[in-house]
Amino acid sequence: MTADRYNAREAEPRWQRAWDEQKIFSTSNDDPRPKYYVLEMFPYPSGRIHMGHVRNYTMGDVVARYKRAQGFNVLHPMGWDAFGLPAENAAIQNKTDPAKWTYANIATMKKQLQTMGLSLDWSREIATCDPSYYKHQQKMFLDFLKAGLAEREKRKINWDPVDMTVLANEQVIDGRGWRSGAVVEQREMNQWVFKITKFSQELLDALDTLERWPDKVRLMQRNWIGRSEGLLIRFALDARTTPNAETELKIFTTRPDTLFGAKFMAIASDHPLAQAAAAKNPALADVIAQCKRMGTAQAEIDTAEKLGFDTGIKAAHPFDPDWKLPVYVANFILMEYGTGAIFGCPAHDQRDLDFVNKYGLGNTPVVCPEGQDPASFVITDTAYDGDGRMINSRFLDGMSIEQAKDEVAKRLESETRGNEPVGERKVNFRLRDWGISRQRYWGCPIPVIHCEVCGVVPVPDKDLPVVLPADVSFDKPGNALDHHPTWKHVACPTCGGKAQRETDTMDTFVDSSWYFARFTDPWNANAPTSRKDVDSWLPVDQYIGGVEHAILHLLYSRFFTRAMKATGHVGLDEPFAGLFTQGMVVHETYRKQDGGFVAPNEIRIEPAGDSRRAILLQTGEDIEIGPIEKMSKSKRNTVDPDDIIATYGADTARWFMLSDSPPDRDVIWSEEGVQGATRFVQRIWRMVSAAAPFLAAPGTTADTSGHAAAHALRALAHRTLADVSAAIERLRFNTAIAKLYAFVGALQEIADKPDALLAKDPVHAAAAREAFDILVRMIAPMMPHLAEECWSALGHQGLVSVAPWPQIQPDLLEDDTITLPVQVNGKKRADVTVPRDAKNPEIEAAVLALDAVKRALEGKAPRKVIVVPKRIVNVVG
RNA sequence: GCCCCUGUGGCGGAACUGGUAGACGCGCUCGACUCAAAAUCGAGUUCCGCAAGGAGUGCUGGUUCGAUUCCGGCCAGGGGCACCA
Repeated sequence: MTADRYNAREAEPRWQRAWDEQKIFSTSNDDPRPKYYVLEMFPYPSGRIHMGHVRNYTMGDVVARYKRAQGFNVLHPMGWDAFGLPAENAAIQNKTDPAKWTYANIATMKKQLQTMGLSLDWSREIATCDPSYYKHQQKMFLDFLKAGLAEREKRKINWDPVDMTVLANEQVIDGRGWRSGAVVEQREMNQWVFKITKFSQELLDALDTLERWPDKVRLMQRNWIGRSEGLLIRFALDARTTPNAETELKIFTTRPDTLFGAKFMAIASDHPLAQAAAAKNPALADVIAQCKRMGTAQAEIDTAEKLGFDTGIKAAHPFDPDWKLPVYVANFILMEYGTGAIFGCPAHDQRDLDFVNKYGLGNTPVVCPEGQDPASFVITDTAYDGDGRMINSRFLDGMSIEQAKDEVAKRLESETRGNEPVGERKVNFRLRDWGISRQRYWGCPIPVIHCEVCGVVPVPDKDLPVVLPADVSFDKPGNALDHHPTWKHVACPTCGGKAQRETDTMDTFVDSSWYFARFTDPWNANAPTSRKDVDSWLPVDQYIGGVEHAILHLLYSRFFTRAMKATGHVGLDEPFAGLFTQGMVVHETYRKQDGGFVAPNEIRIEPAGDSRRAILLQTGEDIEIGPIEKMSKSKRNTVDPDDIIATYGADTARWFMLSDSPPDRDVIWSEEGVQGATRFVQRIWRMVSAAAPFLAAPGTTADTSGHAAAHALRALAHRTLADVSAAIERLRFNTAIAKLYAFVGALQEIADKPDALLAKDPVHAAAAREAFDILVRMIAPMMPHLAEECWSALGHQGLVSVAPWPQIQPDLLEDDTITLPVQVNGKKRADVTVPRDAKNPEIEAAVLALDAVKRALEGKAPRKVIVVPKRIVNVVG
């Protein structure tokens, strides 16, 4: 057993088999212990696992193993987010079947995950592309439809006019389709949406209750929901200028205070008024067409050059019927936000200012910063959006912004046109309903049928699931499901007449919005969830995944949980009680002279003076070491987890992933770092092997009160145990590891000469036994295979993976005396050691007696002495 | 463009709620062991200075007895932006 070197390649599969045979990681739904649900965001089966997965699943596994040792009934499942675009792209490129491609990837990746030694309950494995999963998703879609939480609506999409297909934003490159190169246009299509906006206020308010979520994620969601209070104002239109019978233009504004700074009105290119005007004005129709030749991505819309066209329509200022404002069509106004129309106040809004500066409409400042002379306050290139007093605003002059907002609202609320008030206070949300229709094959079919007579008819429950046809071809552009010769042609379930299936499938975000609930009873064939199980397991206690999901996935899941509650599938609102967002795995990039990237395993790194240089193994040519970037295939800076595990073992990979970098920040993968981790694996094995024969028998305890060395060892072991436990609780794995390194360093002396120190000293041998047991128990969540090997070498029966976490002895954590740093005027000058329970006057006296303090005070009397209990003393001279 | 985050030695980083800046690791230097190398073990390693001492957490200003931590302004890097997952 005591080999010189620990052989991970031999030991890891052996322990994995032992865990498997004893089924220690399958979780029962009928276990009386308190529950703990830890979940990592499930992977998309892209083909092979990457280092990001290794990092994510290692973190989750540490938590799972730690909580299990704490006595919790831990649920730690794994599944596959298996629908999506890449499978279809692969199908088109390689003429493979998306299902075959996906399931082959799942098989490969599952095997890879299993070599990592993760404590997963594989009996609960699910794949979202499996009809036994999406059947229930279809059922819930129908429930949502009945509950008014799903509707049909016109939505804008990116359209490739050559490939005749809808494009994802990522498939639009510089405004052109990625395959055809054709200029992409916006199109409107009937789409299914989920009514997430019904929960806008609730989703916003509940963010305050998510205490174990990162603040930044909560803030991002708050901004995304985008609640704003403002005023809806009906501007009267000059009838002589309007293209149709419309008499007014409704706008929403959060700045009614700036109404007297208005210079123009602007409407979205797809606003009904713009459409009507364009019918009579070819030049305007051209501009609108141009607006449509822009993708639907927000960043693209915002950064595009401001473009406007004067429709000739005039709107009257609500406080002055003779003040006419020109109505423009503008490309930066979105139909989806507010009413699709604004009034422009250039002096206090940058976009409006850019617009007037281009079209020569001028600006009038109406808010003057405090301390600025209104007469000399002019705006040229930079809008002023700060606080101040109202100017140039008739009856508002002299008011604060808040007073002016209120005054405008009051006046316009009480003024009526027709029978309605001109102004109305309104809360507006930026959040839009969630469009879930995708014109793609590889997704969950939307279970409705379109009948010429009956309209939209839900598929009856008994006909679920609506299964994707297997025999599809991707020869033609467009939706393969739509092209299938027979699949969509069905009889109407209501009238029996000729009808067609919906050929849109659901957004894959739907699949991932409830999988955490399905894991609680994946065996239920009749319903999405079993209420007893889902209500006892949820919420997920600790959810771990990439910050790139901070908004969409997490917000959709929060909505979906509420929708499931409304339709009786769960009994709670918030699915994730604790959230942790981990950083990426990044690596240096390497480039040849010709600019091509080369992979890390194709080069050799040598020291060169103060720095390093890289050499291409094959040709010996010099390689430029480039910036550190996210691992990606295109930059070729990936490291394959398989290679690392085969060379160093899973424990080394896991340890390296947890050490050094804080888990919420990026970790730089480096060869040196891996070497360091593997050295540590061997060091622990060496030390345990050397010490084991000299330790007291397992379970031995001894009174160390008269034995300084043994007492110090026990104190350190329990101090480390307390620190490591606290660090794991807070997911600060890097600091847990730093404490473990320090502890191992302190055990080195015993490992060097165990016979001399322990053989004739039973008290020390008992303390050392305890210390080594605690060490191995502590490293087990991070390096489970090595820990099993050591646990066994230390003479324990049974697996460390099911051994309880050691009890911390609080009396060992504190000394009788404490040493405080002493500052004079904020600079450290000395230390002072006092009894732990010393009172402040005693400490003060001891400090002022110190030579170093007297010297620093230069004989003067101190003005003040600040004693911070158990922390520091500062003498102010 | 909008929203969010980050910035500390040669490098990754530590410092719980404002209380000794640089724990721990990597790298490097020196030493021990070795015929030698590797491995291993030990010592050192923020900068300036022989030293006493001084400076120092992106830059800049402020609050405080005391600021990496709080506030204002600036600079740099990164993430998200609704059909990638």
